[in-house]
Amino acid sequence: MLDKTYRPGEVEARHYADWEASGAFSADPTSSRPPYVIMMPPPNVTGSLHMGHALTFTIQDILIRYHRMAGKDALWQPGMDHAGIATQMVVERRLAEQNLTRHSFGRDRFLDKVWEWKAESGGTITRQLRRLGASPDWRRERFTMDEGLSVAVRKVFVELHRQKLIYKDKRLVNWDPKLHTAISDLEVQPVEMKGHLWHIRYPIEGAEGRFLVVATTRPETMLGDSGVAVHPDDARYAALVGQHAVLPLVGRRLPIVADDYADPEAGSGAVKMTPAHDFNDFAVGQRHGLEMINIFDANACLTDTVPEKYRGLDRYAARKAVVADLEAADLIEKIEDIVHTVPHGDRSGVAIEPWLTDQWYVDAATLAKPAIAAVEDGRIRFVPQQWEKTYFDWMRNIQPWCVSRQIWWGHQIPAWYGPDDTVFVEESEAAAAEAARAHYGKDVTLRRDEDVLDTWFSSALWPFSTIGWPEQTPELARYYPGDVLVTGFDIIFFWVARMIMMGMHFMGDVPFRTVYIHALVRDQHGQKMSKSKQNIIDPLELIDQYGCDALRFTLAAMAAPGRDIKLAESRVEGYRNFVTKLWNATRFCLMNGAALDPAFDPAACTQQVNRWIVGKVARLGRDLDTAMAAYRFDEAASALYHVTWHDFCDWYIEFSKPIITGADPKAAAETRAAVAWTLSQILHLLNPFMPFVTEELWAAIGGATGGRLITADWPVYGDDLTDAAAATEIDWVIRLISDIRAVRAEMNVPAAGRVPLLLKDANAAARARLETHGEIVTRLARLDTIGHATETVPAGSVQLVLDGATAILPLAGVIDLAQERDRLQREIGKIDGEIAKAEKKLGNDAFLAKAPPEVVDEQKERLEEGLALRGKLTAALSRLAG
RNA sequence: GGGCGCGUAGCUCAGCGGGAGAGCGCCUCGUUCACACCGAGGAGGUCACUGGUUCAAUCCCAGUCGCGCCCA
Repeated sequence: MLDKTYRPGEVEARHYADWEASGAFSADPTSSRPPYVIMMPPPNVTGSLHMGHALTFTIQDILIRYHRMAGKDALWQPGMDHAGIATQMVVERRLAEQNLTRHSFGRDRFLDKVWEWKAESGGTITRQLRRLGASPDWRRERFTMDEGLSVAVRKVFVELHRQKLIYKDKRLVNWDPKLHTAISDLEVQPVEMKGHLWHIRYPIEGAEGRFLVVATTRPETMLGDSGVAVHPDDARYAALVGQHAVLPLVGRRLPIVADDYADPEAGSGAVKMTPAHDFNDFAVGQRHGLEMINIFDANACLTDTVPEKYRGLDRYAARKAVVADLEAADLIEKIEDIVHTVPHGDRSGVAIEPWLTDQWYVDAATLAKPAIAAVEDGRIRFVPQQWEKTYFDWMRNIQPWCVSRQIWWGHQIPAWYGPDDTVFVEESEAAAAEAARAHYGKDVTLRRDEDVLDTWFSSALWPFSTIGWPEQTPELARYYPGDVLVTGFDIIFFWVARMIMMGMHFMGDVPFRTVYIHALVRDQHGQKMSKSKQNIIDPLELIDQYGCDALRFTLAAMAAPGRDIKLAESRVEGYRNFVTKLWNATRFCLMNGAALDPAFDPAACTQQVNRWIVGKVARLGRDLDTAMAAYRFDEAASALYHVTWHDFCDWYIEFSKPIITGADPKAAAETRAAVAWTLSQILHLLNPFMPFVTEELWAAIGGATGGRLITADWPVYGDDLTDAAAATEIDWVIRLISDIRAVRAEMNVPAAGRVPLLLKDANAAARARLETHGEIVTRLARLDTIGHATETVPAGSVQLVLDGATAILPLAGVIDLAQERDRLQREIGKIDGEIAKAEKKLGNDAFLAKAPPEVVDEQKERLEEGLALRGKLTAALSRLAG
């Protein structure tokens, strides 16, 4: 027999191991079932499970479990990406503890160290995913640095290079002076900081005592200035355009150019130009042919391009020195305190330096065109749709994608240089040597490009590289394109856009048909979870405390589209209670011999309560299918919760009790089987959301004669399971019981006290219903006897008006007559309001003329019902008086 | 500055043209043999504001006021 409460820990470990070992998670390329594919956006090899992961993987797992049961050959492709910078930092940090650096090992030995680290400590998250109940096909787990995926990366690089879609260029990049690598725009975080705006006087050449005032937040960059810009329409400076300013401290002549970029409203309207260290200035510099003076080295220290006294200073020391010298020369007009945003590297935490370097670029604008078209014409659908705007905005303004990184861990760029720096881009060193021989007419020594590729370059290939590409494997033919990519909106640029670009280009087809964008998980006050705010909720702690199923169900229930999730622990606790409720309902079944009967036919039930609950289950199944098709996990969860707790536990189990212990053995047997059947269906429908407890209980009730729930076929319910008459009848019974309970409570009838019930003016249907369900009503409304009132109603009775009858509770001596009069008058008042509303509508000619007939009919019905009810209530009131 | 979204019961949120809903919290009662991680009952809302469209607006449109996020 089951314990009184569910203890998840042991059960979760046992079932998970069992599922995985049994091959239940595995896709089968030889299957005749249609495929259903989710490519798991691979988490970082350095990562550990946080709440965002818990949400995204719970959703993916619900989808994959649902479709797996619904007859699909489901592939959920797991894996991890190698997270170039993050991983290299982790390993370097470990080496630093022993006072070692990667340079003390050299590239090859350092990479060995990274692989060692990966084997020991990498991939924590895949173990944690198992705790979450995730059911991907682990046997197909891939890693972006795998040999196969590396082949794909090299092939893609070489092909794109041949197509001139990858090229080397000297442009400004976001340089991280701490990590010594270029990083992507998306890895740059703007940080709001206090700073100053220095207004500096630049003397005008040949005009003694005249100055142009320029304002800057970074005075040290003046050492790299090569021009001054003013707006072409700015009358103040029109005469100066074409002349020169003289750069203080340096003496360089700076052409004064007219460019729209200069904002006449900002500061003095004149702007200093440092084309090699500012993205906007770079663009102006290109337009006007200004000199690009690179004043910083890789550490953001000043180089030999500046006057000797400043050489070697870092940015901040240089700033102090420059400002001091300018002040000494009386060239500072003023200094303003300001708050501004300064770009920082999200890994290193230091201010990034725009820096002019040679890097490899992907022509993203060209690749984006088919990727944009695929969303425009609906081959890829965003859910919720509004996110396609974000996608379009970014894709239509996409910049060249810098894919080279100056680190060691990653896919080394397959480019080799000859003695004269001619580049040979080939898939292997041998091929490069061959190409070089053809070029030079002799063997030469080649030098490989030292840089590696951006991690996103390899993860962009994930939807096809993981299933074999460039090999033409059966998996590639079968599982591409996938069905849905599930991710957060913050990842649209990283994952979605890049996967679509690469998929369109190399596979000629979309990588997935739907992009489901879910919300961010925040804390209960709506704050983003962060270490510094100390408001992180650890999903593993919640799992330990409340069980995995409770956490999963909470996340699903709160995953409403287009709104962030504010997660309060009390919600998880509430769904833990739900799990316990389900557990106890199963205990009830087991204690009452409610066993699954293979011969049970839900469509053939004779008992109305059984026909009613069967109809509820069928409805639930259909609602669930609808919700899943629309990615409405919240609606699915709420339907499951309501039917399980309220329809099944609160009403149906209570209904079943008198029948099971009653005098009619046939009815008892049918009801036992119906209870067991209903429970089994609920377990089944709940399974994608709460896989563990449902699997456990399924086994306890002997579901599918010992087979696992995870591999059971998803139920499909025929229309013959819905019985409208049974639904009407049981709803009437429920209303009767609820009304009696309400007046009992209101009249303070002791809970244990039993009262008689009399029906007055009952029609045939009401009589029959009470006949059929007398025992149920007696038990649930705590009645004593049920009878029929003839003409007279006992004095001091409570009267409940139902359709088809008035129920009388003779409570003389118990009730307060005045209170009861009040109650009836309140009822009448309420119904009067409804009558008035309907009358008003029906008295409006425009309504009658323009509203749809069914709406008019509805109002007429409502009016009639209201009037009838009012009549009965006033009759009851007068009886009370008499 | 551009874009997206949100303001509905104390809290967290569904609903989005025709009778205001859920969960949690709160109040009252309850040791009936599945369950106190429970049961029964109940209170609580000019659906941010102002206009407009409509026979009908929490729902559509415009504006205002708050709040959040993304991009520059």
